[in-house]
Amino acid sequence: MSRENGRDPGEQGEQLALIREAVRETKAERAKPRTWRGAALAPELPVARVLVDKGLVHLDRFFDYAVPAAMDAEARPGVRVRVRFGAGEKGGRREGGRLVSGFIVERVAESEFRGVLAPIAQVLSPEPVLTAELLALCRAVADRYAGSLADVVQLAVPPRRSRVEAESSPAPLPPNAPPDPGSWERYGAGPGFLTALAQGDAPRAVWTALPGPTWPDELARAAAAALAGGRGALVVVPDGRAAARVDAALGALVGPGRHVVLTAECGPEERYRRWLAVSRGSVRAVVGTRAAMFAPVAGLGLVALWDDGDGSHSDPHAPQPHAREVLLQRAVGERAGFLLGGLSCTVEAAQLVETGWARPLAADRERVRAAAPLVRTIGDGDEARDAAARAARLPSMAWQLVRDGLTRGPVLVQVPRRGYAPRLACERCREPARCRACAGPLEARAAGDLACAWCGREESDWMCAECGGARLRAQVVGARRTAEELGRAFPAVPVRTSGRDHVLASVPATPALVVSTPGAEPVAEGQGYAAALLLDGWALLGRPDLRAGEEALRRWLGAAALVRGQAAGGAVAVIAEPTLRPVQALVRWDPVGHAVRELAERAELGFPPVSRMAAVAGRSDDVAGLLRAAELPAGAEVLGPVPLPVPDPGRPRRPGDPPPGEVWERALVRVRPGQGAALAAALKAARAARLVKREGEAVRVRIDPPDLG
DNA sequence: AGCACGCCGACT
DNA sequence: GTCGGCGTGCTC
Repeated sequence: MSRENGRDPGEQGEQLALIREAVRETKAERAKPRTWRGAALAPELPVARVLVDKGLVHLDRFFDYAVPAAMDAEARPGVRVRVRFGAGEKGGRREGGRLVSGFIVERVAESEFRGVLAPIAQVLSPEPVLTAELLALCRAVADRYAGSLADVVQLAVPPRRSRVEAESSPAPLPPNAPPDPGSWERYGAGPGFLTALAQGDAPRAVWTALPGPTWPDELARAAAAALAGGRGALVVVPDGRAAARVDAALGALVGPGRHVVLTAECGPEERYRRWLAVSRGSVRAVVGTRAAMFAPVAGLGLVALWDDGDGSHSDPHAPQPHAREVLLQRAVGERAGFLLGGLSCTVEAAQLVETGWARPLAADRERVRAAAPLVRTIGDGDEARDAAARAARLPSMAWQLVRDGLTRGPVLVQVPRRGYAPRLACERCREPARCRACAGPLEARAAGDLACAWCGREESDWMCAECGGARLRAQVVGARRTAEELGRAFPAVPVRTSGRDHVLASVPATPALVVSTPGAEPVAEGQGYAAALLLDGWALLGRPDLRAGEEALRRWLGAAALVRGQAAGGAVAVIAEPTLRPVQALVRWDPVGHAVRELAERAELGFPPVSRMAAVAGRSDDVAGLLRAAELPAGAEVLGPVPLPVPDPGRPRRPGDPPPGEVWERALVRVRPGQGAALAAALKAARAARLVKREGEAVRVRIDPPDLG
């Protein structure tokens, strides 16, 4: 019997009263502190080790509770329970502690605790949701990210829905037949990879996908191969659109009932229903977004991740684990195959190949060249000559590309995000225009004067701090404005937009201008787009981020891969400086080469992922205090601390931002590869110690900080 | 985080 | 003598 509310669920109430009585008596005796009145306790393994669901770092351990006989059968490892936790017990009678929930992780015969165990208050549900395997994964992830086990478990186990739990899950289907290699034939080692999966091996690959619409099918085939071998498969993709495409492909390959989709879109109840079907072993393949990375797939044979450079693979909740790292852990811990695929290639992926942990899975150059569109660069000194091009604020070569493309099919125009408000930069040297008072970005106001977007201070005579230039240019132009202007330049052609609020999944094969922000590009039906124009070069490459180049290339390849191959007349133009490394990699369609060169450079500079880093942020003295308290591994290097930029006051406060009015500092700690675990452990221990001693305010610790300038 | 225990100063 | 300050430590 499980019930969510009620302090003393009827049937258990009487037993609890008995046990409380026993507690009191035992206390009085003092001689044998843990002798109970036999009848009230579970006859075997009367102690339950419980993970108490409170995120306090210093409480990151288990607590033992007595198992009443009435709960013996249901109180199995993995189930959710309610226990009293918190208050001391001295001073005679107590109705001690607050009722908190937790999970039983183990049943044992005896407790190490030298005191009186409190009884479990209630078994919330007999469903063993936190299995030993899932617990081990959560433990490993918590350790890697200097987080608490309870925090990670909260990410891994979805909130309970009692109605859904009462339903039964369908019976598991027998394994499907192994799939044909299909378009995996195009990659040298592709068919072999599928065979290995179907045979029960654990091959590991970094896969550079050929441009075009086939990657969802290829991911599905890999999953189907693992299923055919009688094992499970887990495919994690960045968003619901990608999940829908892989879902359709996998359904077509293995039929209904063998897989589920886990995304936020299906709603909490349906999501829990599907998650339970996986947890109960009735479905063995999962396609989902980030949160699905923890899905308790039985007998995992393959973990696959698509497009690991996409920021949505990083969970925003503490301790902010990244899907790539979690799946990597699963591949090792559960001895599963590993497939990291994308149109582009991250430095982390390149590192997996370089260290020999994974093997490359790529097509030969000739195939790549045939499948990819022809890419040209357009310097933006190339002034528009014709009036129409000028009206669209496009260089004439770009305008011609669009005009030619429109005779053959839809044309994609990729523009940076940010609506109407353009950021301003020096016309001569591209240095972003910043406020003299607070270094916030300058914006053009309605009347044409300048003002700071952060502090509002007006700027009357701006001058570039870098080169002394006095003229500004709009650094980026928003999607809507671009759409309007292009629409005027090509009045006979329909203009469709796809962006943050309205993302189109696909567009027809007929001529149209499709204006999209990065990541929201619709798939063009039929052969794909006739051409694409990539307008956001400066905006993407101008960011002061370690990943700016990689990210620009990733977004360009994502858009350009939707264009027909050059054999079919597909053409792409990117407005960017042709000597820059990401631009050259795009022209040559060589994402791996780009990643390998970036990796070499990071190794030289000691940057992640060649080193491991952690960021420590907080008030100045708290950061210093934590670093002083931490027993950092030998050779650890502390960079900074430096003052953290004050977040844009316009945007809503996010978790992790300093409280308003406070100025925070951030220090980076860098260690050699292989010392990441020691670094995480040291920071976690130091933070716990300070919390216990109540020294100063809490400090934020982030392993693998994503925004390294 | 709560909450109780404990070891020092002003009080009916 | 006792009430109560909050500094210190624990929570099965």
